[in-house]
Amino acid sequence: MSNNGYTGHVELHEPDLTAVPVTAVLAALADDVRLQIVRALAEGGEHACNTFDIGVSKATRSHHLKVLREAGITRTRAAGTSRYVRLRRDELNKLYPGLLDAVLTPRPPA
Amino acid sequence: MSNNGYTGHVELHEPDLTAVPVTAVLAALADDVRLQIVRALAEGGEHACNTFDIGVSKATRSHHLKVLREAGITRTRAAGTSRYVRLRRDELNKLYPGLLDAVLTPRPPA
DNA sequence: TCCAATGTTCGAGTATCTTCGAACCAACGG
DNA sequence: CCGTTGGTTCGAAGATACTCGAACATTGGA
Repeated sequence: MSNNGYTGHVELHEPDLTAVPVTAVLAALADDVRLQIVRALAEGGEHACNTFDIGVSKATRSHHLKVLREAGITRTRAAGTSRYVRLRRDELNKLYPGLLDAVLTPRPPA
Repeated sequence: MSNNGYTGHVELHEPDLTAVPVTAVLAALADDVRLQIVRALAEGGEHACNTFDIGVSKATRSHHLKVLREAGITRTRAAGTSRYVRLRRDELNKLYPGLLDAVLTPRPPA
């Protein structure tokens, strides 16, 4: 067997947003690196993983993308050796109206 | 001197909301106990500290109230031996419209 | 077929968070 | 004036979280 946990062809774990506790969504957004990712996604549509200009190793980047994905904030599509990430913007806005805007705005004008 | 950090008659540290990083606000809300507190405050107006029915010791309760206060989410008033806490609802709604609602609603209907 | 590129996972180090009991302070009441 | 009551702070224990290098899997091209 030698199942070391690597499944290859990974089944991306992308939960139903209604099944994710609010605290998990908030916790996922309560990190500077992940917020950078979310902001980049908000303007850029779809991003390949390696196009994020955050200052961390690829292991760390992978970790943060996983946290966002499992919190129901992003969706990931695999194509070739790359992976493309996008925001689940509509779902988020429907379930938590205002949340994304609150987070995306760099500094709301008073 | 013997300044052990206890100031008695504590100067309550209640920051300007615009000075609090978004991540700090989100992190403050990303906890079940604190969310219980916020929800109680949202319906109840002003609460004395000991009227929260969360299942933790008073030390822990004090800790969480401090986190909320220093994140700019609550304001505290001292009267006699008690302390009265209230939500900074208007400020939050102005700076992060939708955030409180997103957090307060137990389970938004799809 | 072998190698390079892209991501993921593991393991470990470090830091931060949550929680509590104990000790403490301040205000009020007998 | 002393004890009670409401809250805070301290110190410590345990649990999570962030970060990285190393090792690995998968794809695609030379």
